[in-house]
Amino acid sequence: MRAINRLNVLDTIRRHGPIARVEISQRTELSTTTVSAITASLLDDGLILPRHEGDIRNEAARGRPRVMLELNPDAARVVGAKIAASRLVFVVTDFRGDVLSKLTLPIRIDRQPIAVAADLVEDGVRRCVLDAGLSLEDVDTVCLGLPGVIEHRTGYVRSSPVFRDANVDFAAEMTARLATPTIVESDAHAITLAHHWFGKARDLEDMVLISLEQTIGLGVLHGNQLFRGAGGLSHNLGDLVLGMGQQGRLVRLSSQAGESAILGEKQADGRFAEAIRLGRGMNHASALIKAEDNVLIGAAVRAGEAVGLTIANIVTLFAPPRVILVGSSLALGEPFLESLRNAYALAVPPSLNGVTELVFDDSTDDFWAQGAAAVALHELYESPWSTTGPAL
Amino acid sequence: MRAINRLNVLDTIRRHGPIARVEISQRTELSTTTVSAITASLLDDGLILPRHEGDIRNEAARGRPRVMLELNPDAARVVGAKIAASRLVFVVTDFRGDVLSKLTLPIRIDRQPIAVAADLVEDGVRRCVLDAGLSLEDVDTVCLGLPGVIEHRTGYVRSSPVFRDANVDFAAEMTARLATPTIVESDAHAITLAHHWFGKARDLEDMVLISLEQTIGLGVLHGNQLFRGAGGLSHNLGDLVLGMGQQGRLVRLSSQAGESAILGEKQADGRFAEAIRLGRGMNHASALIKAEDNVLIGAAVRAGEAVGLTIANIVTLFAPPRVILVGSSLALGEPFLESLRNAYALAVPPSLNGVTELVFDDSTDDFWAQGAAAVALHELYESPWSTTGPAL
DNA sequence: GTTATTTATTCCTCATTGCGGATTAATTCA
DNA sequence: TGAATTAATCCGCAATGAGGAATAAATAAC
Repeated sequence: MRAINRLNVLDTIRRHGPIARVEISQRTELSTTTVSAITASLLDDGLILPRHEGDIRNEAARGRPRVMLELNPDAARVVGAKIAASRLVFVVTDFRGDVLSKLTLPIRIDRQPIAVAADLVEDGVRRCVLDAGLSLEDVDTVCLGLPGVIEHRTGYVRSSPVFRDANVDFAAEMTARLATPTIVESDAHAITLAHHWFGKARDLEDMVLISLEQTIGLGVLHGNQLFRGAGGLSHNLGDLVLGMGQQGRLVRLSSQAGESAILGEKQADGRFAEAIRLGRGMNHASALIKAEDNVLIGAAVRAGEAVGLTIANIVTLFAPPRVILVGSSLALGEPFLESLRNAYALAVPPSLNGVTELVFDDSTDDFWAQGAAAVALHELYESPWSTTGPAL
Repeated sequence: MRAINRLNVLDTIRRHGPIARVEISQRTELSTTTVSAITASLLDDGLILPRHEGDIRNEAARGRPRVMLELNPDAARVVGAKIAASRLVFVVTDFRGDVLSKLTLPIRIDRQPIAVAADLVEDGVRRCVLDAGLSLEDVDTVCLGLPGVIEHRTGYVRSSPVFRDANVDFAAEMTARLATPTIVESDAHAITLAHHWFGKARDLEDMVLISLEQTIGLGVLHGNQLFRGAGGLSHNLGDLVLGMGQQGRLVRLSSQAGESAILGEKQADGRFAEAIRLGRGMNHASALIKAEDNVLIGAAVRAGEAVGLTIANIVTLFAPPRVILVGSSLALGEPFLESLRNAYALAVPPSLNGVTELVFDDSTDDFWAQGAAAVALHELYESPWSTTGPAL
């Protein structure tokens, strides 16, 4: 019971920057008395800090000035990571989610056996922690975001394009290696939380995000919470069926709009093939499109159309106020985006006209990793500080 | 706080038939003391009744026998209704959801202005209540289930095939007419709750239901709760896009699998046209299919394929343990079902193989109406009995 | 027929919690 | 310097849930 209110207050402090107790009381609809008690306990546990400076109400600040409260950055440290086929990106953040250090390793891991991949990830985490001037013991939780179908509760990776093997208990593996609690989460969910906490969905409690990368992922925010499929499975949009093609063959979204589908259209020659192998295929493709390469433009237009239709279908199902699009495929530029927008406008049902806003976001990989860190922090929030809290 | 536990206990009693306090305590994880207090209050309010007979633990029943508790049927009465284009179905149920009386009016209302439709619904409610030997004052809540896009919170009907007009505040209209609180809900949601409470999803807390009627609707149960789109909008699957057809025309699900799409394939002649007009098109179609009418069989096969693909897509998104299919289109029989099953099997992603079970249900219209009644009861559960309870 | 045993339920007590109202704190304005 | 104003805390109350003792109601044993 108290735990619920504590969480509520802590989350309010996280979301609304430095904030006074009175305002917390208004937002949480708890009495000032209760807020006072809870914040006292949070201060006692070192999770939040008072700031006597910034009382910037009205100009004429009569009465006793407010004491602003904010998260104590030093209350915890977490590591977030984005694991993609061609690169590993790590960040270490403090309790507020502010990035302390980042590290990008441009390494292909998708052809490696699982043990090698785990080795590389372990190295990355350790190095990034070191870069932040910390040791692994200072880190409370690690969260790894990777594409594919992931069971959040267990950290079980059903299938992922970055692993050669299927059905890997990656969370257990990494927890053992790092001797630190490690969460494995869908990268799409990570970036969704990133946008909810720091990005383009801070103002919303319902939202849908679609990630267009090597695979196509989905994140749904519903009532300020990540909507995880019934069994805690992540959503893999690439498997969606767009219709029947020739001879009763199914047309799946991944075959139209997956990274390999787009890049594969062009017979990869020399430098382009090299770029793809290094995981910079999309950037190269975008350059070729600017140079009016018709094959690639055609592929981009087809992909945009497929994605546009898919978004319309998802809007039909969820009717969210905003859909955020992220991922490397956005780099394809106008031919892709225009075709996407057109297909969407055509396909979204008239009855939902004006309900949903489309937003494109070209954040860097760091932001994904920061999202993974947010997942880790989110987990920390719910753990009982009173007993197993961080060093005070 | 207490309210939450009260609700929890009440719901446990509803779900697990006559049940002893000890068992409630186990299931809700509340102390026996607390359960005792809450049940005492529930007994006091007349919401539940003790039953001294049925203590059927083991044969050798040592110790003090359990006192079983169950819902008091007389604690409340509600009316549930299914409003379809060609018929109105009403049920009156008691607090347990048991049907006290039913009434089916085979009337077309979809060509009528809203005032006429409201008149007919009002008459039906009144007559059905009378049939149950009650008066409208004995009825606590009315819930009307109808197809289309409905805002649950407000009872606002954005668009529905049974109304000529769009954007009707039907809940307000009927509340005024009946002088009884009236809820308007998507019929798909109603039948979903019906299956959760009484039907083929009693054992599940996550589930997806697809209703194939004049329109195609969706109900999603998530954590024992109806998942209502972000804005409380109901889902209208008919607007889903299945792909591009000729000349950039969109192919929507409703154009493949809607009732009118299937029946319209056959040039309606004489008796068939008459049957359609009377809302018995599907039954007639099923007869024609049995007589090997190739045009209709073709339509049914196409429809089954479209629905199968759609289900696969929904399974891709939600990964539910069970999908229940309901609605008049099931009457099309094997050609439809087989094609549906085949398309589904083909399209469901291999990674989700075996996760989801497909169940067909051919319940009668009463069951839909009973679902609407369940929605009404659900609403009643959450209302503060202590202040505005039913007659004791 | 009486007593021990077993199991379900209720009574009593206590700690926690959240709230309303009074009080104290810290500042501006006259 | 004192009044006014706003923020935060202190005090006491009522509600609630849990633990343990006590009671109730049955069977089994003697």
